[in-house]
Amino acid sequence: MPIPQNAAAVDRSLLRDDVYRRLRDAIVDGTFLPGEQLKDGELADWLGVSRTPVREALLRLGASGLVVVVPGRSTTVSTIDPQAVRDARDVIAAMHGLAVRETAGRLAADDVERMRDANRRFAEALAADDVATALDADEELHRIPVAALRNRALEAVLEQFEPLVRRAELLRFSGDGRASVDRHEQLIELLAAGDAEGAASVNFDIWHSLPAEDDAEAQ
Amino acid sequence: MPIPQNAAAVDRSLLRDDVYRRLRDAIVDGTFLPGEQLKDGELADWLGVSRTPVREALLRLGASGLVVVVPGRSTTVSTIDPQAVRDARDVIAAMHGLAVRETAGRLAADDVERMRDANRRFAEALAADDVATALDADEELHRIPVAALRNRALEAVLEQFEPLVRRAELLRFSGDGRASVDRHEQLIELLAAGDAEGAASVNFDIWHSLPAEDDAEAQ
DNA sequence: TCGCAATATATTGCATGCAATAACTCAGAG
DNA sequence: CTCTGAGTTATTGCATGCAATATATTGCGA
Repeated sequence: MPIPQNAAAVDRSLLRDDVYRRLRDAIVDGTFLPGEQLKDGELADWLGVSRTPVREALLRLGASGLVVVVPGRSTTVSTIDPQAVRDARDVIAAMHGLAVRETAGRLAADDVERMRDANRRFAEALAADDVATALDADEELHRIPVAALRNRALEAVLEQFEPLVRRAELLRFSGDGRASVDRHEQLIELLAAGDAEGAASVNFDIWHSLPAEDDAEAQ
Repeated sequence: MPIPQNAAAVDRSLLRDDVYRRLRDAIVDGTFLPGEQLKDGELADWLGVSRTPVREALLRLGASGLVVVVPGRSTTVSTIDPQAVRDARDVIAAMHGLAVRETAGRLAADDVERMRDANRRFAEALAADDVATALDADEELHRIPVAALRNRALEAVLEQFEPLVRRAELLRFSGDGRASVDRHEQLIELLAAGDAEGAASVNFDIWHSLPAEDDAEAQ
């Protein structure tokens, strides 16, 4: 048989992949704060593995822009650089644009129906002010043309850069949005009371405290 | 100073990067043939380094689709999968599309002039049937909007997937195109002589022998 | 002669040890 | 009191050794 596939084989679980996912999620959900230093030795101890798979995972995270590796010196969680986030978002948007253009008129009927369904749930969640559910439905909808296209390179790009954008969004809304809502109320009251300085201070907090770069020392 | 940059630091040369570039170039220019098995131990000996930087480079090449790593089993140069090449080309085209759209009307005057100049040289090379120079000019032209945009994520995507496409093009034309030209002449003569079988055989060679998947054993 | 199983072998994955280097500390001089 | 410099330390990069596992080989049995 002259057709030896580039098939991806049966993925036996690799430590480096597990470590990658755990570190990625920890950075995205804010367990590791922007600016925080990551020492491969400590991470290895924490995860119960050796430095080798940790280092391989950190290299991947470096390619995603989630960590900054300074060669012989340090490895830190990247600070939230608005420009870098915009750049990644532009690339992601281009990927979705490609998927939509290429699958237009070629989607299976039930794919279209699943998109309609997702959009229905999206609208309902928005009406109910359920942001989390709305975001889930939104993601589900946009993933359908991507999955239908079956372009591995495109999917690799999305997997590489989505975490960076997702982290910015999550930290922006402080995880569950509760703190954001509280701060919004604070801001509104201060505005109503005519406290310009206080309002400005809270406003500054809202836009700068979460993606902070210097309040990160722990662990 | 509360603005700790995610700056990339002064890059002291890392063995893993050197190894990555050498292996990438060797695969792209056909030194390592599609389907050929790469053993990290042998590569390490060959390059005079240890397995560690070699393995890190191979992981990057795996992300680019230039090598296929089967976990506990083998590491091989990927065969030239036309679909994978098309996928990568689509992603690359989308990146160039993004760069062009975003820089439209915002390019510096001398960038525009450099594009005009590159296009002039492109046309001249085409008129002179100088394919290599034409391809260089073409690449130079398209790189200008990309460089102007200064989007690190976009540049990372291009660096990741361009080698895969470039290899397919190079192997397709057998390096300098000389062999291709010879084979074309062969084909033409056979056609003129009415040798249908011979012509069909050469034609098959032209389209299948270079991106071959099974004539690859040598080290 | 063919098939199956057990063993040997080869290759990757992971662990660990050593080296290089940049930052921090602290002492001394001006 | 400040600045400079040497020594120490901490962290990453690379080398190497061990373990796990899939494949190849060989011998035995039907």
